[in-house]
Amino acid sequence: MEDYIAELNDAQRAPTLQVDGAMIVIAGAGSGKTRVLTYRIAYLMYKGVDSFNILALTFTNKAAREMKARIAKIVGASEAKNLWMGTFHSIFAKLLRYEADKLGYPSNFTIYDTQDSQRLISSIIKEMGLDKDIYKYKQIQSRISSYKNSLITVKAYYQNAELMEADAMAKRPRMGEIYEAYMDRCFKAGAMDFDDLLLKTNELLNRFPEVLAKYQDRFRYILVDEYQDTNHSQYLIVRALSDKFQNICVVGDDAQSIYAFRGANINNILNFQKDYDNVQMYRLEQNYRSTRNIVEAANSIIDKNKTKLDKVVWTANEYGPKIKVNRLITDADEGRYVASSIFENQMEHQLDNGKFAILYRTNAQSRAMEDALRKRGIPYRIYGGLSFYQRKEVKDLLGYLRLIVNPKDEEALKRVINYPARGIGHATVDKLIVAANHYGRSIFEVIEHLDRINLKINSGTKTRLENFMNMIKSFQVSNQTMDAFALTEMVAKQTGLVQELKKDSTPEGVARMENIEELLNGIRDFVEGQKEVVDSTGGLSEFLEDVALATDMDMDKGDDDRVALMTIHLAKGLEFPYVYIVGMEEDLFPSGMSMNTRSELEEERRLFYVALTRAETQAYLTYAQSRYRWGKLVDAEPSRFIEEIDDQYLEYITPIETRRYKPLVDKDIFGEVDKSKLRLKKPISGTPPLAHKPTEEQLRKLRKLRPVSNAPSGSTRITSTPSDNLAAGMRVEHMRFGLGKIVRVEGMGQDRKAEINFDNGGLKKLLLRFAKLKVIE
DNA sequence: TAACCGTGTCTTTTT
DNA sequence: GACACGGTTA
Repeated sequence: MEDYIAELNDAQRAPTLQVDGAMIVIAGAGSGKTRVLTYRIAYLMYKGVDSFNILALTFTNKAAREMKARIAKIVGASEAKNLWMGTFHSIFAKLLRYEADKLGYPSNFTIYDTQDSQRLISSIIKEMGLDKDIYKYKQIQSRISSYKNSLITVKAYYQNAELMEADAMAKRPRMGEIYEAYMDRCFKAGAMDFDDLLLKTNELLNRFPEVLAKYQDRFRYILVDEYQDTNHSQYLIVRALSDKFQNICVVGDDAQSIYAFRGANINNILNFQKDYDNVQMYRLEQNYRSTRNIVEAANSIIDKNKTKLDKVVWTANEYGPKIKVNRLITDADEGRYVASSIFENQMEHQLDNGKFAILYRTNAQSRAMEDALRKRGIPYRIYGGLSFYQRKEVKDLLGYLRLIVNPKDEEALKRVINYPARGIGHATVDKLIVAANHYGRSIFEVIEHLDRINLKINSGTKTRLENFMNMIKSFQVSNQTMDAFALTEMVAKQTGLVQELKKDSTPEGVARMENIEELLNGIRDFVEGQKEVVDSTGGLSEFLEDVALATDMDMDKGDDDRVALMTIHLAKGLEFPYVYIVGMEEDLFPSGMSMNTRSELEEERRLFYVALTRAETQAYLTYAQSRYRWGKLVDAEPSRFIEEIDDQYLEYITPIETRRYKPLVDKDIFGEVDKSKLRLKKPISGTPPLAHKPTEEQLRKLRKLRPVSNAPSGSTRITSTPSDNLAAGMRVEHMRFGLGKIVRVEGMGQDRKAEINFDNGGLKKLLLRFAKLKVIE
């Protein structure tokens, strides 16, 4: 243990070694906060704290797994296994399974994802006969979600005149009824949505003092990572659980708070000191991750925000290269530029694909990047977006599994009852829903008692319903004896789902079938993996919970080497040597939907701060003059965030001539330029915004920095042409890799490469237009 | 009841 | 450009 502690700097050591009491660690980007958390947990155990008494709440399950693995290395695997570590949602889902009966829920409750919630809400709106253009299901869902995150139950809603008035003003006076019906239907279906996992935990702890006492005693030491992203509901859970022993350590960075849109309350971190007695505050301010250039550039951005805690992030690292800024014509060009830049960096610095990340504001931007990388033959992995488990065919199969585990699951039933088509149409399902609502039962229960209820369903349909029910019941019987993998395989075949998919021989159809196979593989891996976990049955219900709460970062079979593509939100907590932040345009980043208030804009700015601080050595910012959005080509302006970075940290790649000749304004249909658009935006720091139009002086400065080349946009700088005299067998010297022998030379012109066997570095392939080689006799 | 087509909305980010 | 939804037809 001492060895590990010796690795820490003074600022990191202090919070690591404080065992008892309340403490907050304000940790700047890249300051080693994960290390502090990890070592602190290990240290607690080293000091005799029972691992069963430690609760650690992280942001992703992956973060928890990694932290657990690191702790296992220090204290041993068997001890580390006892730690309660995971996301809020997964930890409290687990806890709720033990205690569900107290709340009237079955312990095998289903977890509804956002799509399930939205479909249910949509169906409720229809059943109530409301105008779907006023009662938009997505808006209603997000409204309900935010109520829940603020702990506003249906009852509390009806007592809150302000809220009701706000909904009435929005022409949605029946909001409360929808909320009520939604809660009711979820309850009848034995289902909780994501927000319920937190809301119901609060309910449990509030209503049952003995349960609260039990878990307070159990979780004597609580650690919370990314505390700035907790919402009110999470805050209350943490406060309740830590109230007795007050051994609580929260770690966070207000500058990286980027989840206000889902209810995160930055005041949780700003006010922490008021919530507990004798709070120790620690600051981690030294950044070990990034070059000085990046750290200072990031500081210059976050300085523009008004609400923040006092903190100065600094680094002892070297300055490193400047942040490169490039303007491209279209989003496709942007993709091509990024792909070729990655390729060139790989050749020049001999880097794996895994050293690169492309970050964007919206998932839709991934497409242009994908296309370009594919054409370049660069392997990549997209994180997030339409995640694997949300694909239709995957959800269909999962729907059957959910129904087997919990036949009351309404959304699962509606999804699979007529897929593959078995002659049970909308009309029939609607009748079943009406009956279910009338009797206060689930749809499945209605089907079970069809003969006792007088529904206008013809006998043929009745038989089909019974067949369906019996099929599900027989699966339930099999579930008692078979493992999750064998069962799922059987379900896929016997329901006709596989046959249905195999009918479709289009590329998309084949891909769907492959997804089913991948799901099966996933289940097999899960079953295998669970065999060694102590309190696990390896059963279907456990697998379903894993799936429901898997974060996008968890889909990580990623020991293979690929360029990472993801949204900035997903990139939080990660780091890459080379980071490309693409789509640096007004309306996109900052998002057009978040420019209305200061606080929204500040959140966007923090998001940019997060993006930039992911980079270790080199960051790129790119933007396009026009891009496809909603299938249409629209004009774009460079993001204000580019201007906000102090110029000294930037290097503009775009040839200046192009910038001068081609103003960023479009002519109208008569060829007239809109004069008002020509006005430059008022610069914030007093430096004219270069991205728009450089002054003569800046032009001179820039020319001195980097000779203006006539290179077409889309390629990086041109370096000296490679010597053609190189041939296999020659001994050469490389600046960084030292002496070596050329094995072979291949390719022509720009792509000419040499494979060189270096005396101490092994075999490397170098692109000759970059590799500065000196021939040795 | 199933299959088809046209229409409108949507994309900001996620557990 | 993707998807959900409503309306129409066989």
